[in-house]
Amino acid sequence: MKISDQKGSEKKRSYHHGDLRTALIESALDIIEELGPRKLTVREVAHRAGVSHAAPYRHFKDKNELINAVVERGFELLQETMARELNTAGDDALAAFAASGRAYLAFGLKYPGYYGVMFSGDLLDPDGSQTLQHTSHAAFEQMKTTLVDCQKLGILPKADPSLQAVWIVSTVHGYVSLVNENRLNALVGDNHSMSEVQN
Amino acid sequence: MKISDQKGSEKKRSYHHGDLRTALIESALDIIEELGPRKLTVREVAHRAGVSHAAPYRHFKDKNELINAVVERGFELLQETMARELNTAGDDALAAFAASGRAYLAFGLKYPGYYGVMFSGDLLDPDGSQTLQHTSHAAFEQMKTTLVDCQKLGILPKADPSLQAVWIVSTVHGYVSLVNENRLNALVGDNHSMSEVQN
DNA sequence: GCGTGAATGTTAACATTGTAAACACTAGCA
DNA sequence: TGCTAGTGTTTACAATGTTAACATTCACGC
Repeated sequence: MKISDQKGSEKKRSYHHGDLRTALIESALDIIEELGPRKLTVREVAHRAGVSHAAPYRHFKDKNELINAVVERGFELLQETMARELNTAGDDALAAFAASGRAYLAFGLKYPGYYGVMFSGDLLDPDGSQTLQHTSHAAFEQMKTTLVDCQKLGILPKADPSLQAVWIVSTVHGYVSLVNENRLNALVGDNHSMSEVQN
Repeated sequence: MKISDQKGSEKKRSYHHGDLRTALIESALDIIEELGPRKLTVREVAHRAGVSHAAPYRHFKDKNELINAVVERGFELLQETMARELNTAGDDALAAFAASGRAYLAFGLKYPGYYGVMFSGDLLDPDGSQTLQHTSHAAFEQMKTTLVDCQKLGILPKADPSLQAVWIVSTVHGYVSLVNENRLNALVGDNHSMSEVQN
């Protein structure tokens, strides 16, 4: 299943597309996963959306802005996934913590190209968009809440939640990055799982 | 000081350059740090090395191969730095462990663009070069040794050294990446230091 | 219904960049 | 000395980002 298969959007395309902006974003998603971020060209995105190669410039100032939108959409998807898992876990703090962690790992490992783009600052606006800031901040706060719950239950050592959260995020992000960039296979013999997110 | 200022190589340039290959690599380093990886064009590299824009193709099959060489050089530099710190630390296992960790952090944070390229698999050969495999594997083994020493002293919890090493590498790499890509400022208020590499 | 302007697409053009091909110079060896 | 491989240069071309000029359509007031 394509990552962009969210809503079956089939319209009779006339001269005007209808919702080209989101179509472009989803085409971009598909390209990144199918061919890798290097093949993400404005022209190919336009082609997949069935428009001429200059059409995207009506919706995005430049390629950067398009990528930005893609990244924003990515963080939304990631947060939705994690939130879904969190809800499923119910009240058990440990289960919730583990579930959201697993969801993060699963997302990062399932969509390596996409994940890479999301965390490749090189491609992004220097400051980063408002939406992005908001989304990541919300996710972070949510995590800290779960974290404090775990601390109270004695599951995690008591420490400054912010620091602890940074620590955990670093670990998980680093692991996903290294696996995705093929930097762990070089080190050990593929026999690391990290499935258990328990300190 | 430029990252490439290793040996003052001033030659009377005739038609032949003398050691264009390394000159190209070092030009590339400078560009990455000065202007970021996106500005790394073959033509600019050639220009800085004082040759025509097609000259690099006598030494590298394509841009990818050039970047590969740059990354290799990067891992060499990183390992040299860490080894130097390790030696300075002497026999104290904890000190050695902390010193090499600090060296890694320092390198990663001092040369963000460079570090990013080193870990951006997107740009690399699918399999990765032999030299690179060797260098990173050696660094990893060295780390495991230090790690086991620390375990014996009770400084680190006893666990499978490989897994523990992967864990630590993930954490440090993740932290450096997030800081370099400006993804932590969004989350907390710049008041995280992580200077103390003590579990 | 019917103009009319704003929004959205299209086509044509250009600069940058990666890369190959044909040519030129140089070193070093027979 | 003169050949040959190695190294650099010039020229050319295709892909890509981006802009400008033009075309089509939508929405809305009349």
